[in-house]
Amino acid sequence: MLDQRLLRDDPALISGQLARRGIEIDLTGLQSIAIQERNLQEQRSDLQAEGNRIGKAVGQQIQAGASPDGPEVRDLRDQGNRIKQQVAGLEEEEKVLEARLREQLLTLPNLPDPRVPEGHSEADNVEVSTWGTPRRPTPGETLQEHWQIAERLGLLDSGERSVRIAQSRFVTLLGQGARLERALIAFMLDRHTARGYTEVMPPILVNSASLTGSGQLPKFAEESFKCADDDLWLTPTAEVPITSLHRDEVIPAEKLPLKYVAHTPCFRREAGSYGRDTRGLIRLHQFNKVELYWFCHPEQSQAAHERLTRDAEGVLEALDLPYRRIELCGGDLGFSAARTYDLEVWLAGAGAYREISSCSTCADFQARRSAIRFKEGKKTQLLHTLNGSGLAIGRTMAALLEAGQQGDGSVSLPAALVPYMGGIDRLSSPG
RNA sequence: GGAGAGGUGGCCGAGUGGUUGAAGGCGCAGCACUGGAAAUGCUGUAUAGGGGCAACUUUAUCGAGGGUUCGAAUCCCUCCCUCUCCGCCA
Repeated sequence: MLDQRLLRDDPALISGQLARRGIEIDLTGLQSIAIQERNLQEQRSDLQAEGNRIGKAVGQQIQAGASPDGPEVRDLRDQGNRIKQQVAGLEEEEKVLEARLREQLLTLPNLPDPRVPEGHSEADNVEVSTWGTPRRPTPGETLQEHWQIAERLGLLDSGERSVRIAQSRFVTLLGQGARLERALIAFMLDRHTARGYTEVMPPILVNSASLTGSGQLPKFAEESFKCADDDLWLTPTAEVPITSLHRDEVIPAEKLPLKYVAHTPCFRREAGSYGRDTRGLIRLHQFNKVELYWFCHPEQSQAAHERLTRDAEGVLEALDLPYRRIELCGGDLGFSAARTYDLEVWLAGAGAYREISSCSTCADFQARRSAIRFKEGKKTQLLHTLNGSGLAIGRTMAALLEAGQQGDGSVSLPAALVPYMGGIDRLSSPG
């Protein structure tokens, strides 16, 4: 959520910044609501002060011996009643304005960081760096895509059974496939906790206040699965429960930064992606993800963003997976993000880079929605939140299968994973 | 799901409808005492919003929302949550 003070003082600055996301919006109407609301509040609180004085005077007179039904007291009571009615009227107006203001404010995305490159779409994103050498087929060699390899090796159900169990865009991992998923989760959690992250296993059903706090509601309700009988949703990312881990809290400055890592299943409706990535592990309604999350001091957030991104990149490097770092342009930024690096892993079979992690700083946007502050000396102010995948498990598995495929049909695994696979360094045909 | 108890400041805990943002204690901070510390004493110690350069001032907040009243932590209604016992259950 954006700062109301900024809205009152300089709405043009906000619309100027939002234009960098490709959003054209005139905020003068919203500004005048904010200012009106403020004026009403001022009038009302003055009246209430007057009412409080009268109330006290009544008490004093009665204690001084005046009759509760005497003329002086009755006169004061009448005054009190008049004020009460006026206050009630003002309060009602104020509430209406406040609700309208908040409702609209919640739909406005974060302001892009000044360093974010200009651009309208994915095509304008900027490649920042690359790591490793993408595997290309040698002459005469055909590299398979991960779903072909996985089905051949019996690592996952070809689809029919998962549809029977649930629907399309769900998978069932089997045998070494399930083992590899578990190994990747454990490997990443171990790696990040060794680097100072605190492991958390949060609820993965979250209430609507939590989704609002991190920015998924109210605008993106159609992206999440909702429980019919409760105010609970399947979390689309661990970012949601972790943000709310400290919702409405004031954290002592010396405790910052708080760094968390969580493995959770994630659930997304993927509305509007019909026909895209229908096979394999790339785009599913349910997938596993290890998420990195920082709560930090505003002055540290830029450095924290680099650190968090490096921590995600470190996983790819440890797994020998070539990747590149992309900085998203203004037009491609997510709703809550002020600045985002996407990490794209090389998929050898598909012959393309594919997003495997998105590392964002949200500045104080989520902190304001969620009322997460820190206290430094006497001062309490909003902190900054950052999040990034470290990494998406299914897509990591896809990249590993495609990168490690051998001429004999087996798949070799990177050394780092071997201990997590019970000593196995190769997945081979079940027979 | 059934029965009961309860939700007050960072924590514990008092609070008869009348100047209560709330006694007392703990904790924390500052000062004094000390060679230093402990102990002791004194002072201070919530959040959010408005006005003011500031000192300061004002409004709201005792789980949430309504109501009664000139005035509500205190009375009434609704809801939420927590705890205990029972039932069910991984």
